[in-house]
Amino acid sequence: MTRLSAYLLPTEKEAPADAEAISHKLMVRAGLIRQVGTGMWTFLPAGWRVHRRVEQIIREEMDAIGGLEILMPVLTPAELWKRSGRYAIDELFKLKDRKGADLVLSLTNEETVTFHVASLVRSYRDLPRILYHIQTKERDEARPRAGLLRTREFIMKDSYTFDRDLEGLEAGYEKHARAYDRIFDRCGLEWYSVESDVGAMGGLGAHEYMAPCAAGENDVALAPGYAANVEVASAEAQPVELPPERDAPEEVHTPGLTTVAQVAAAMEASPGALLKAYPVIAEGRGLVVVVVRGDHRVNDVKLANALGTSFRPAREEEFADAVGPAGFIGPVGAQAPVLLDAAVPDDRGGFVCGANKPDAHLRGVQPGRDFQFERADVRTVVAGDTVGGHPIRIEPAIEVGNIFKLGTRYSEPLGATYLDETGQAQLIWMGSYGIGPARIAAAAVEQYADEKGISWPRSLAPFDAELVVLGKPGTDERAAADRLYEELRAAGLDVLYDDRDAGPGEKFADAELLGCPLRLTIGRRMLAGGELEAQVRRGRESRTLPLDGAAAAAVELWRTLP
RNA sequence: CGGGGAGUGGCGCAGUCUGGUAGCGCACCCGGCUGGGGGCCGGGCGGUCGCAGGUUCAAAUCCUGUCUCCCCGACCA
Repeated sequence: MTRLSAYLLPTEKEAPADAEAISHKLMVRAGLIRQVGTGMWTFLPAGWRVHRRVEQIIREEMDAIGGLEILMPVLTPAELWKRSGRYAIDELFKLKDRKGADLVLSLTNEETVTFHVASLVRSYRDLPRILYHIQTKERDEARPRAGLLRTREFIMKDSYTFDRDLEGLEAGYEKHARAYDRIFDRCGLEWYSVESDVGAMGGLGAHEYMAPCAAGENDVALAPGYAANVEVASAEAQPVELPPERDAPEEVHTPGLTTVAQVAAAMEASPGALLKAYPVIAEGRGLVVVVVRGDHRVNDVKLANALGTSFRPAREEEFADAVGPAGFIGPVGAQAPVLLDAAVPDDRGGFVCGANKPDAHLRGVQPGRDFQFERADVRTVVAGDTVGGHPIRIEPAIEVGNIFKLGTRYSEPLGATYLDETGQAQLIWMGSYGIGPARIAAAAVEQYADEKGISWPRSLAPFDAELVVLGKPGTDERAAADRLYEELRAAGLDVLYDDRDAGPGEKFADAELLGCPLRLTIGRRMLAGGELEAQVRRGRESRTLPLDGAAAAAVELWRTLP
């Protein structure tokens, strides 16, 4: 029985004063969630229904690819994390028990699941396997934000594949990719999968599943047939117009001109004709001068990948002797290796760059002729760059899932091996795969909300339909609505019945705020003609249904909804 | 971690500058009207003003400390 008069659905006219994101405002206003502390949220009954519907879709698709559901604890011994090397992660919540033993609250479960597999899997005959669970994750986030979009505690489906070799891993990865496609389609989201960074922990490849929305934290570069996180995106740069070439670099006096804009203006050149130098200290390599076009920016993730190591910006005292003072650094004559961005052409002269001494720049510079360099794609793409001839656009998106080829990153430190046909111990190849149900729900709110409130995809809505009755208790309308409620339930619809003694405006406003895909209204006026109103939430179009056979007609209509 | 902002009834806010014992709207409770878009009238309940200390005859208001929350950035294995 889900009569609103006996339910807990605390709707609010006004959003929390400090909320910014649409999903944050609406999910609170609609009575789905309430905040406990920073990044800590309670799901109220209707909100938890949504969460469970997402979970169920995930569960079905994981089972369909042979996933075996288990449940691992949130609380784990620190020992496992010390072995994997993840004990040092700042986001990891660490605590001690009464005996003083170190414990950890899991932020994912690679250590735990690998620990088990190490002892449970003995033979190649035990492989491959897919294990998953849907469990609380704890992360000491630097900055939780935007309601459910980034929280410190959240539920995640994480699955792990265990295979005997890379080929097996690729197959498990592919299975997950297809399962994820189905999951996000079934959830009714607009989504795409993008290439992503494998991160500092290494890995053999990864994709992220992104749901575009204004509150998204990631920027994604998109073109027909191309989608990548801007952290790793590559594209053809827009051409740049260069000043006249010269036989050799020519020094120009540029007192006090240290910014790209100032130098470009003084030289009557476009910013793209400048070579911007960014000195960094690369781990194990020392000073490297990274050079990009003046209209481009260095991408830290791509740079770290290109260097093959972590790096940090060099301090003035670390680079001044080799390349001159800040603002006048350039690649010509630099006493350090030069890493030249791929977007800088080396078949033309005419570039402008710092002269490695105060108050001077060079013009007429040509890479290769005037300085040696190493090539790498290290810039951040910008809107208008092209991929396959198509200009890219960049839009914000929220990450709702990821898939990651781990390789032997965990099986090695945790000793997860199997015996092959020849009796030799071999490392198990692993993959890990995450999905956040709460983020899926929040992304759906972001993507489909309108000025009246939430508009759930049919598969995620807390209820299939909301039945609104107008009129005082004891009236014919009430009797008709009570009957229809039972018929709808018998027909298989999950119905929220607004049987409160409240005015029509309030009931309609609440129903549209909550966002169930179908609203059925019984009121005196239409009841007199033996009819009722059916409103489709997405688009808010109304139609009239005969009361006779209304349940069957409503189910039929409901089946056609998005 | 850096920058900015905010804590006053369930929610949204005023009052703080200029100290005098807390107010508005919504919600809630009671009664009545209304009954297809948050309707109307009347009557009510509800707040140690985040917390601690200090100044003062007197503190929501001034001072010190502290906690919490939000936004931007950094970070995000």
